[in-house]
Amino acid sequence: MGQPSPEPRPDVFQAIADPTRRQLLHMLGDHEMPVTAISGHFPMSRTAVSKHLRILTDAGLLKERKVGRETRYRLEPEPLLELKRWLSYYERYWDNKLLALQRFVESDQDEM
Amino acid sequence: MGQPSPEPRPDVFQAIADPTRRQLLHMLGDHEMPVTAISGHFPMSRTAVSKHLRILTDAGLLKERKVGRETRYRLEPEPLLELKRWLSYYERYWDNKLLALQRFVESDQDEM
DNA sequence: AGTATATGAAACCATTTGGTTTCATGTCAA
DNA sequence: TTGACATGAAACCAAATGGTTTCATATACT
Repeated sequence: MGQPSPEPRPDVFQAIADPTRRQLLHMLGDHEMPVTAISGHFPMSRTAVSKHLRILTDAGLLKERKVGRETRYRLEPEPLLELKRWLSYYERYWDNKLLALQRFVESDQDEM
Repeated sequence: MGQPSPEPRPDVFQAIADPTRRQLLHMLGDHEMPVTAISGHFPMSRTAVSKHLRILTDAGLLKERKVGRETRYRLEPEPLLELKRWLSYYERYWDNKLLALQRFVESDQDEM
């Protein structure tokens, strides 16, 4: 009755938690690249890199395109906006004036 | 001969990967709170919450303060700046004009 | 002094994660 | 068509993760 498969998209926070995957995003920002070329830059097997690529793709952070016998990956930055939105909530804590006010307002809870 | 213990601070990306920990950060932004009060808001044991609090504290995202027999935790937003810096690199991909230019420049690689 | 409260440490456990090697499939080139 | 290349899937494995229960310790209350 609803959409057929609501796609269980893993969240972007999990996806970027791994340093290898962050390197992948950085590497695929400007050039689309096939798997073998990508994996040459990492000290692990091609299949290991391939699994990271899948995780990033599932999170929506990469787009894959088949060209002949190779699969090329490229950055899809849109899901990072969720991260940006999450982070923007904490902008207010970097404003020192506001921070001082907050601490003053709740100072009555600071017994002892 | 260097500093005594350079503290192996776990990275902030790992720390915020867990949704429970993100909730904790949100909860502790405005009020300092002791462990038992905090854990009342989560469907897990107090010790489980305590371990999350430790991870966040080790990552520098929380400050703990002993008050009598309780330990109170509060948000320490500074390490989020690393995340902000990381994210800012990708700002350029959200600028559609720049994105169009990039794709044009590398269009010679797009055979087929 | 003795009891209750607040917390962290420890030992333990199931699941997830990040890697491996092997195998199957599809495409390109001779 | 035959062989090499590019890739993903599968089975497997060790270590990390996120949770539990139990125990020890420090502080507060009567």
